[in-house]
Amino acid sequence: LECYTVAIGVLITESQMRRAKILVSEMEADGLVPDCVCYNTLINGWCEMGHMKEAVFLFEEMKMKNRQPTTAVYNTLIKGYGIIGRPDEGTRVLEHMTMMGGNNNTAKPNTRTFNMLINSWCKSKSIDQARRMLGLMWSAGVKPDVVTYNTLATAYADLGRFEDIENLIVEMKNSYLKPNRRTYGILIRCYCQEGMPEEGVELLENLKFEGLSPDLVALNTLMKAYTQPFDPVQVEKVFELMRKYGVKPDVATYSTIMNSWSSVGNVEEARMAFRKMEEEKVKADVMAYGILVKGYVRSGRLKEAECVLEEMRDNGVRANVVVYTNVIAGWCSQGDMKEAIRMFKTMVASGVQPTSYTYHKLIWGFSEARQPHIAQDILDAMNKQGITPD
RNA sequence: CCGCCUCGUGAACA
Repeated sequence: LECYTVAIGVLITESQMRRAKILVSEMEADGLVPDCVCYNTLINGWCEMGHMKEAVFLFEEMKMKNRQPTTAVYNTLIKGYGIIGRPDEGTRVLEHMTMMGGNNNTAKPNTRTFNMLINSWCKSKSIDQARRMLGLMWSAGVKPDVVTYNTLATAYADLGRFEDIENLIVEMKNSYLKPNRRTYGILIRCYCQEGMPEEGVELLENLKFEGLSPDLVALNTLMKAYTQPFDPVQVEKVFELMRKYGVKPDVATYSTIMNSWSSVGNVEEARMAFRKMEEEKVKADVMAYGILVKGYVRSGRLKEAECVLEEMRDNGVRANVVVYTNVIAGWCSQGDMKEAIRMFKTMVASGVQPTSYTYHKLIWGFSEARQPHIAQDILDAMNKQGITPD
């Protein structure tokens, strides 16, 4: 019977899209014809879930109803292809857009079009392709903007190539584009990842010469760098910087600190940071609670982890997959599969869809608990739902 | 005039 419970997941978010569909038919029954913006909203929904067949279906339907797709609609499709890791398909969409130029040209590629394509290539780790798009952009007479460069900078940051980012910033200025706080935030992150947060501090200090003020995100980035491992002196320095620059620590700031404690199994410290956050009237969100849960789980205090879940409920914060899965994984590693399944049921009952990671934890738990048959049943249930077990 | 589409910080040792 556990297996039946396991089988309930998947349809949740899709059912929301179905509701949207129903809404549209109600709308049509009222004699209203969905326009491009309306269609694009729906298409975007499917795209963000990575369901391109549905997205394309709607796209075709839209054309069938004599709605000329706008640039935004094509942009959405390109984004969708990026999400499923198919920038090549996105590029084909772009070609299609330029192909049918002409007069009644409702779908001329714009800056966003290229930005999204560049982002897609970057996400599939092809910076060279992304840069090629930048070139194509110029020759298509579409001007890159700050977002374009920030997107590229992010890709370099992921590779730890801070020098390339610095060059990019020069390139921007040569094109009369002003780097913004995000641009520098990206660079700071890169410095931190490469083990040179002091560079980040210095950069922050120099922002004023660019007419920019240091912002919370950048400071949180620094905070993260100084909490792995936890460096009390530097952490205090970041707090000082925050005061100096007049920005208040937010939930991400405290989460960062809590996480460094939770990760090493020191829940007490994490809890203290949490309390401090509450004292500062900063409201906890899912992630903050999730970190706390992780802390309890990691020190084997599952009961208390579940108390946090109740705490969340009382404060109107809904737990998500990550939070639930952490608790489930906790019970699994204690070999208490009854509790694990109970948690799983609770999760599904509250409308939270398991991920494949959730299933893997369960499968692992059941096989460790010498109940491989149940593990097998879960695998079967997964296959039935078209979830890929890897 | 408005509604849809792109960029940086915190949670699953992916």
